[in-house]
Amino acid sequence: MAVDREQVLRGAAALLTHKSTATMDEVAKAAGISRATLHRHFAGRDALVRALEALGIAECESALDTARLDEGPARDAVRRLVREIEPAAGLLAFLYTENQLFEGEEQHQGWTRIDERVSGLFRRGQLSGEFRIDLTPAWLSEALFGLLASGAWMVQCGRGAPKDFQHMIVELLLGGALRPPAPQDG
Amino acid sequence: MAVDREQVLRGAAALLTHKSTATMDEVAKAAGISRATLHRHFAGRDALVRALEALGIAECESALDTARLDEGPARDAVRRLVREIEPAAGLLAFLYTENQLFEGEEQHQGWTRIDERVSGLFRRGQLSGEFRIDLTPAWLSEALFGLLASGAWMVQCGRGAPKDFQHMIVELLLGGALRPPAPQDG
DNA sequence: CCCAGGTGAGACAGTGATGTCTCATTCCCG
DNA sequence: CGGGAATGAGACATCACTGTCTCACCTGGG
Repeated sequence: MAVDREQVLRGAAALLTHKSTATMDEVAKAAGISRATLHRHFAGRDALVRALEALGIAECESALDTARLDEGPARDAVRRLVREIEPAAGLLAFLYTENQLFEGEEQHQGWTRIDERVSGLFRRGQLSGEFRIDLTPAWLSEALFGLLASGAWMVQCGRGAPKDFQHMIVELLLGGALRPPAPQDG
Repeated sequence: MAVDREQVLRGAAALLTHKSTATMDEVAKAAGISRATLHRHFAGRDALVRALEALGIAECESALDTARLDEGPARDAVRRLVREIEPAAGLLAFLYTENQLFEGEEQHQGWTRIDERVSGLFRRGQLSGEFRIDLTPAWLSEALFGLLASGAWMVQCGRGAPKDFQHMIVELLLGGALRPPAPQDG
């Protein structure tokens, strides 16, 4: 009975997301298989992390596709994007920190593609006059992923409710903490 | 000549900030001392990380004091806080991820204190009507640290200029990405 | 029934980091 | 100048994780 590679990756992601130093043994246990079988499917820890990276990229790009970033107001596209990407937020949070390990090597091309698409969305919003122009698209993109990670950790630690996830992130990213000034006539 | 413990911690922080898996040997080299001396001052890697945590907490609380969170408009207090905390952002970014390792144990009391003070600032802003009330103080606090970490990494990777650090973080946190509606009379 | 493929359990050596130790050297202070 | 403290260099055992291997099992298909 062939192990479901996808399911193993899910289990590994779930564990590594909240314990990034888990050993291959722990990963195997979390995935419900033996360490030997884990090694049969992934040459080593590095290969496993790479596979998780590929999975994260795939889920990201899938979310980007589903969110239809080119349609409608940019702010609505951001809302759709956060909603679609939420299920992958935990995995992204793990990869977000793990990427620090890849310092020596070049970044995976997938991340560049994703970053370009997200930055492009923010740039579109700036050109349409929706978004302010003193914050660079690169920073807005980085901030989006940072907030996603923060939100994922917060939910994982039980300090926040999953149902608030999208609202917290989108509202802070788009509107900020300041209360919008009431329409005034004086 | 007694090693300057503070200086060693600075060196360790600088290295671990952008390579969280650095070995004791690398840390020692980065701090300009031998591994033996490093072990004489910090019983082990764990003790070193704990000391870095204490340093980070101390710098945070120092920044909180200097920023005088209780004075003036809350938005200005946030601006002062980010400005004061910027030098420690790299260290905080490291601790922000490293904290995942302390999952089993209780969180350091210092973080709780810091979180309460920052949350208190946001709560004050909500009560004064400056900040919107649909984002919890806990989330705003979490988001602040998340954005600090994102900003620190971005600067470290050369994808952003240090001079933009404060502006990027404060403006996004307070104002969000949306362009504020122009004062309109119709 | 029998066999082949996939799996679990465990043994095994290799590796890298750790923590401790010793010894020579250096530097400050008296 | 002399002594003591601190440091650097390196040896050493230990430990945890890794990667590979073997063997038994068990499960489904011919």
